[in-house]
Amino acid sequence: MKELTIQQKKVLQCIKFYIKKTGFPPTRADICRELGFKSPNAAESHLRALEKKGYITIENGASRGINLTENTAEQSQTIPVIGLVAAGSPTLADENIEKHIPYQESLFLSDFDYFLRVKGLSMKDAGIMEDDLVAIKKTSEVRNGDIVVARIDDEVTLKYFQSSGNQIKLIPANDDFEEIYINKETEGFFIEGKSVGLIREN
Amino acid sequence: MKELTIQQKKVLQCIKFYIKKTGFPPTRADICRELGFKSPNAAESHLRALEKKGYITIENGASRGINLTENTAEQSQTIPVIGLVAAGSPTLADENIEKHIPYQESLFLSDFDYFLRVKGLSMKDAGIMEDDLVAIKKTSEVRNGDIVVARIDDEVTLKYFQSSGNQIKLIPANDDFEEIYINKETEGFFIEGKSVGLIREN
DNA sequence: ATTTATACTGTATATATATTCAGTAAAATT
DNA sequence: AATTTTACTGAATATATATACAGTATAAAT
Repeated sequence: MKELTIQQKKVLQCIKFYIKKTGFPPTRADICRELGFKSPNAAESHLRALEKKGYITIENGASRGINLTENTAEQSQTIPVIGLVAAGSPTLADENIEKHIPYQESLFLSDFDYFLRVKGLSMKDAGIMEDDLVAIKKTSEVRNGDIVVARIDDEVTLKYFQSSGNQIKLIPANDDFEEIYINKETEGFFIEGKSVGLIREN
Repeated sequence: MKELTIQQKKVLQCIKFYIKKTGFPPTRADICRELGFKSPNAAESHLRALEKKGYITIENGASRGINLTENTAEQSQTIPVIGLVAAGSPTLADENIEKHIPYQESLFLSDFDYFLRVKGLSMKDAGIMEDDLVAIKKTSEVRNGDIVVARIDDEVTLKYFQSSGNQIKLIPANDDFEEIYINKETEGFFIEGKSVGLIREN
């Protein structure tokens, strides 16, 4: 799809926001009000540009006859899938994002920030298998028994969390793997977040 | 929420369908066209009734100013969760439906009909744990290695599927459970569907 | 160098649309 | 038995809305 200008992006965002807020698309006048234009033709031209570039369709003659293209509608509702690379942290930086998948607000009980693609079988006995997508909420507030994403220097790992005092144990759910003992103040140690759910695509 | 009459349900369905099709709500005239009314006031009265009962809100003066209530909007996008009861089949009958959860069309690669709430640990080594929700597609076309929902008389069970000729093996993913051998033509045996995905709420 | 796209203001207008008023009739509720 | 709700037709109308036309100005593409 053709790139949008900054103004056109603003107009598209305005349409999305208006629909989310009211349930129906804006009129030309509504767009002018939201973005400070003084002529309805300003909105009209932008709409025609968005239509030409394939981001919306317009039903001629119909009031509020704006329809977001499939592609456009989904863009606002995706969540990144991040690969668990042995070296490197799961940040939201573009180079770490595997793909985007549709986002459903109330899919899990807690909200979450990204999906982590699982590599290896260290959490096998917790029912977390290779290639599963674990929903991660970014937080450092974790409790004993939580499944957490922990970073130790450049290593990122998914384990059970267990702490007593300053001592932290990262426990795998697989006898073939070793427990990791670490100190709270250890340099380079960091809790990225915790698991709040899981989805698997067969 | 107050119950709707048959006519009111038709009007509400019409609005939902129109929005799904065009991306924006219908006018009074649109509703008349879709449902065969000859006066715009027929639509108007129904809309006011739907508003009064809390299924929609109407922004006065705005064209197409119909907004589906949160509750209403979600109704069209939910998928049932069905408990795996030892006796009884996972049908879509009301009494078997545990709850409804929001539905995302493209959540898994294949579409699916309902979620099955897992009881027991017979598929533990396949990473399917107690209380997981397995996405089931209703079909009898299954292949060797698929995880299937099989019914034998009143027993419903989730197992690996393996067939050779007329002989069918239902294999658990847990050494504590026994394999089930059965014949294709056995009375009361039936493949309900197969697993196409899984979600877990921590 | 010329054309096209972007980014608007400002005016005008046909028509799309919500909404009111006047009825009729049957069913449900009080 | 009286009132309210449901379920419409039919006509009228104020206004909400899309959209065309006339300009101005700058940036980008050919």
